[in-house]
Amino acid sequence: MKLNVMPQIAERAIEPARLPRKLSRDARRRQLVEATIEVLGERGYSRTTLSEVAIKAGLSHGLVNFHFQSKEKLLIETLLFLAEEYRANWTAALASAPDDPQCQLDALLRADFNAAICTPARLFAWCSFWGEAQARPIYQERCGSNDELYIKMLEGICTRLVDQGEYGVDPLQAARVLRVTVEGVWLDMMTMSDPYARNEGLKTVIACASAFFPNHFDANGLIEDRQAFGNVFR
Amino acid sequence: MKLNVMPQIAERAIEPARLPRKLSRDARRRQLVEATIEVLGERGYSRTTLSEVAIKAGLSHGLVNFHFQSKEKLLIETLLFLAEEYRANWTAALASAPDDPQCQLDALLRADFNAAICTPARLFAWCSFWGEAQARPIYQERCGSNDELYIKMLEGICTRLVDQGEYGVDPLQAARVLRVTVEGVWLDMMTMSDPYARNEGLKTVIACASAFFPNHFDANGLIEDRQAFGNVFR
DNA sequence: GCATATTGACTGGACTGTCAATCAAAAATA
DNA sequence: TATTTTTGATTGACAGTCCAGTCAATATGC
Repeated sequence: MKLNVMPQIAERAIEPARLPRKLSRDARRRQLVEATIEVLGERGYSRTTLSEVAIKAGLSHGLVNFHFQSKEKLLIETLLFLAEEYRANWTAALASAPDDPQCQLDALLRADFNAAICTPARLFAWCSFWGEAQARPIYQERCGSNDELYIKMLEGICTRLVDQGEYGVDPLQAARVLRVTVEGVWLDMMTMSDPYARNEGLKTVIACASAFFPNHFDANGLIEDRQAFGNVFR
Repeated sequence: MKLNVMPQIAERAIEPARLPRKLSRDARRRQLVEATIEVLGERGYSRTTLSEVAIKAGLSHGLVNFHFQSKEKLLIETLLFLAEEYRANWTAALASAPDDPQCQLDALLRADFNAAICTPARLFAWCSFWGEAQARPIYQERCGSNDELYIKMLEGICTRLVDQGEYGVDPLQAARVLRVTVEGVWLDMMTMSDPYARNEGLKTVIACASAFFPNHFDANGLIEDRQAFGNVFR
């Protein structure tokens, strides 16, 4: 196959000039996982090779197998890393928001467009995994529990919002729409030939929230003054 | 890599028992494209091989290159086929709906969950391409114009609906939310460990429409009686 | 000096793309 | 109509390439 006419070799080393020859097991593994995310983003799943990951990390090919035994395991570890990072992100956002469904939904939605989580490389990497997930049940098995947690949390928040605002909507449907809207926007942010930015994506999701919960959200986000109009804050 | 422990060979031949040795060029190409969609769905992009496509079609490996020159070209043709099929589907749905934004949106959304378009194999295949699209600009180039057409159409419909219903929403944002919700639901229908059915997906999208356009849609879809309450039907 | 991380050449397998031979249908000929 | 020729689709063996995984040799830190 005469595809790689211009091989587009990954530029050497993400890390600064000199990295210590010896690094702790975990640091090395982490470094390789990060490199994998980068390569997945640049080359897509099907063209991600161990050599390229190694080059990106500034290491040799053999090391990848030394630390991960197989390519399959490297990719699974990478997916788990992304999933855990994602979970930690929204969990932290929720924890530092007031215990009020309005604020919690706001925090949850904003968390998904966090600069740390929502980088091009990460979005691309997620998308690569989605494309393979159906053919590899193990991917779903290993991330399913995280997803369920997120869904339950979102459904709980929406249920409380519907009660509070006396909206005539099925809260579970609202939760699903919000969730898939985030996913869809993520997909869109890459697929589009003229990809819009994080901020634009967040705005779209907020628009969705305000359509379902107009007493709590408007086009600019949280309606801050609700309590001023006699609503109990909580 | 010791992946293919259980090779899961594609069962022979989609087609009925005996197919004519000789078929028109187009028919053969079409047959191979269909087989490619199946294999993409079953094995994912990265494990889709020419041999497997050939086996699935009940033909020999060499034929694929005879008709498509290269694997790359086969995949591009497959993507174009899917894109065109998709376009034809929503175009037809619009054409046979009354020229009324309410009916047109209803038709457009339902079209996306059509039994012909929304098969597991097709969804999986689309997802495979999404996962690779970013790393292969040619995929986006070749489908971009179709997408733009769809977006423009949806935006037009939403604009008319907002005017008609005097909703205080940005119609472009509403259009985007609806579009990504469909995409997100599609993604969801496969990614989920307990995938919900087409009907359930459509319900979710309708719920989204009714959140934005409550005078035109409710949880069950189109509100048929609008004209009875004095709204102009058109 | 010992243990362990790291390197890079090497191997085996899988897959793509080629091609000469084959074969069935259509056209030409008797 | 029966027989031969032509045409072009179809096959499968083969060559070349790419890549994952191995391993003996080497470097490094303790």
